[in-house]
Amino acid sequence: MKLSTRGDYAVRVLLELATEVDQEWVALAALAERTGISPKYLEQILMRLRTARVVKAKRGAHGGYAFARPSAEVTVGEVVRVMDGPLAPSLCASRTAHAPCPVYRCPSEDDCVLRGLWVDVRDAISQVVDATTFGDLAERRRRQETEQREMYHI
Amino acid sequence: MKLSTRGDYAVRVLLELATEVDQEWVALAALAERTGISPKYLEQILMRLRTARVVKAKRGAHGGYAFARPSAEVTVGEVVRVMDGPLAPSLCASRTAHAPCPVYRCPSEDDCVLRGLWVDVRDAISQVVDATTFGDLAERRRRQETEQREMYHI
DNA sequence: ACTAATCTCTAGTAACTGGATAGGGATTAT
DNA sequence: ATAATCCCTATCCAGTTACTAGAGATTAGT
Repeated sequence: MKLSTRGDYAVRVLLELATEVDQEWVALAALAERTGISPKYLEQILMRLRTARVVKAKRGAHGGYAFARPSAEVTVGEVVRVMDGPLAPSLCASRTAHAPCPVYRCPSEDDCVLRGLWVDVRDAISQVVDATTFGDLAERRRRQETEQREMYHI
Repeated sequence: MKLSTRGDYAVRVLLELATEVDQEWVALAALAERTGISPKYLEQILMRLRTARVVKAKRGAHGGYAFARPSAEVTVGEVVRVMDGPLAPSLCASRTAHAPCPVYRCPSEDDCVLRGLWVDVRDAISQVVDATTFGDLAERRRRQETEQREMYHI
């Protein structure tokens, strides 16, 4: 059930973008530097996120990327689906990209115990990723950083 | 988060094996026929399941495959891990195959909000697949078949 | 002993996917 | 103008997936 690096990187870079508060536009080079991801690869990831209207971009000097919507309105689930496809282990259990089961010995969908199982898995995953926004993640990170400071009496 | 056909087929064939009650050993050819999976491919899947001590095999006439342990003691989670690797979306969140995060900008593991997220996802998946055995699935299927019969007054 | 029915194991292979890299083009602020 | 950006397409390589093929070993029944 591993995420591709595409999905992983997308989540990383968006968390970085959500943490940013000083400037509206953050340049690719800065994001690549902060996340440690190859700039050219990250560019493709951001392009995909832009097509999916998760981020917006601005060209030219002082350009860069920014959330297209408030980071508190973008869920991890949405991003994972954009980068890695449906959450469901099997397409017959997918809500967003449903496809009939290719196995000819499969009973009718409503009666398939395997489909029932995969639907349960999908729902379990969804409960986590569709309930977590990048606003949430950014807040968690901020909270953890202040806890760190307090622990070391800084 | 899609399962490979390997994982999918493994679950299918084991459910078939769990449903079987008449004979102890079920031949590859019979399993392939009932599931609609290419015999040679299925053979490799069963070999892998045998190495993992999920099934046992017997050669020669009247040979075949059977569960190595009672089907009620084999979970879907175990099989998915054998065929498709760890459940966690990221190895840094895996219990069974933990590996440090390759991204050099990652904070200490305990403080990484992304790791926390992936751990939540892993646990959510685990709650479903590690709690479901092939005994459970076989029983569900049997129950559904009798319901079918009742519905059509057979 | 022979034979038919099995599983065992190793190779190979075509297509796909993942994970990049490269470079020229378009746009914007100064 | 020009430097800093993003935009887009193409290419590439390695690994994985999903198979197919075939020779070998074992077992049950005769």
